[in-house]
Amino acid sequence: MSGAAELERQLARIREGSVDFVGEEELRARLKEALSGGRPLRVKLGMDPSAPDLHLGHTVALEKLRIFQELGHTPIFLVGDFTARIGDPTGKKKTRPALSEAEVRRNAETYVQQVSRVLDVQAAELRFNSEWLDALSAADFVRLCSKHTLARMIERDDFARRLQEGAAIAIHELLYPLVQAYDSVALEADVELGGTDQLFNLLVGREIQRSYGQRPQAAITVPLLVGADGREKMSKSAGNGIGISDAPEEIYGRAMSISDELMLQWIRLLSFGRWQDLLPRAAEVEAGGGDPFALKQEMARRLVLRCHGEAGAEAAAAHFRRVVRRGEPPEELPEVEIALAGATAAGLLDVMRRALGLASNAEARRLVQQGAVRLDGDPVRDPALRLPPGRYLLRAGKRRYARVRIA
RNA sequence: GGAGAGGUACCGAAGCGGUCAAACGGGGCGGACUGUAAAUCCGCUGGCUCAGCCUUCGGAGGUUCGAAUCCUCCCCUCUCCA
Repeated sequence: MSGAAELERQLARIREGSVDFVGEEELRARLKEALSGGRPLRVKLGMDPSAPDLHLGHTVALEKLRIFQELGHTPIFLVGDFTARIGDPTGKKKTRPALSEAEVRRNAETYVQQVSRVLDVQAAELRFNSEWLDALSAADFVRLCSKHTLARMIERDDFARRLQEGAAIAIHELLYPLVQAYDSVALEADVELGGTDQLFNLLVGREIQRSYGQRPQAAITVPLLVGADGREKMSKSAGNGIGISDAPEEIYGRAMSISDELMLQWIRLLSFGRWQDLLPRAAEVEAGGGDPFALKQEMARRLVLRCHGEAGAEAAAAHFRRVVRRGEPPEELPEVEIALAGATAAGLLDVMRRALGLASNAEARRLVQQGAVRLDGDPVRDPALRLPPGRYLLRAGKRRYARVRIA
């Protein structure tokens, strides 16, 4: 393949599925250099370990990073262990509480592990931004701050909105984009990836790089995945996410419960790179034909596949058929031991709370009163029921099961 | 530094001396329906040894037979002025 053709092929793959692509022409020039024996592009994707789990929304940008990796460039996965302690104010309506160093460290460890499910971490450059940010002196930091202005900073729509609504903005939140931008300087990034909500931060990166005498990075954004509730963007705190490290059955089940409309959207957003074959089927469903149920199962299977591999995907599909469709207890169901400690029988509510992991006896009581509880297949309606020693199969609602042994 | 407004349950938001475990909406959970879809409908949603009791309305005191509601101090947020 000629150099020019390869250049166009790469640009097309980079462009595919992205929303914004700022600095495309500059990148073209650098890509050309890279392809004629120069340094491969340095492509930065940063994530703050502000929650213990990455979710499917994160995989969109990770897939994009993986594509750069395929094209022979240098993917840099940046763990924002320093920035997590500031807290990215993007899309936030209020200041978020600061995380302790210990929490951040804990989260950071699992991040690397989770990312490795999607990206070949061995072949990537894995960095932590505390590496250079901890070393920054106060003087350095003030110099960094002098490169940008307040007016520019509060142009950001979430800051502007909070300002208008009278919500608090702490000064350190204004600093966040600068610090993220400095990461690009430290890494000499040619490209930075992020969700569409990151556009502002990525653009600040360009300016700050210029101020430090570097060529500005290209800013490429990918769409944000709407959460399982179909309303807001997927996030841990909104409780509408599906975690990369969630159990296979969990990922599968939650994926199956989204609306058809949302399914179509997810398939489109997650398709670039690996799922193109689903697009015709999605189009068919959208037109009112096809088989939405089958398509959703396939999507759910692939989501699990992405996070847990083939075995996990098969197990999750089997679990779904058995527990959800046929209403049978799961194959693998560990037995919970309840010790009587001298009593002759155990209270039902207490047993439920312990075996099903409920928050309180009151919650168990509600389930019983609402007719959601079955004991060995028979409905139970008496919250005061006491269970003599023995083995029981407990079921609450459609999907929660526990095997209990009272002794 | 000065003046004003405000902090209520997972979130948003009413309540402003008893009838408040606290309206309403969202979320969550259970049920009906189904493709475990979604949408819709019905119910539940602080805790406990549960027809009773205990702990909640930024924090600490106080007034009162009785406080989320009144008073004092403190902490936090916003607006305007400087």
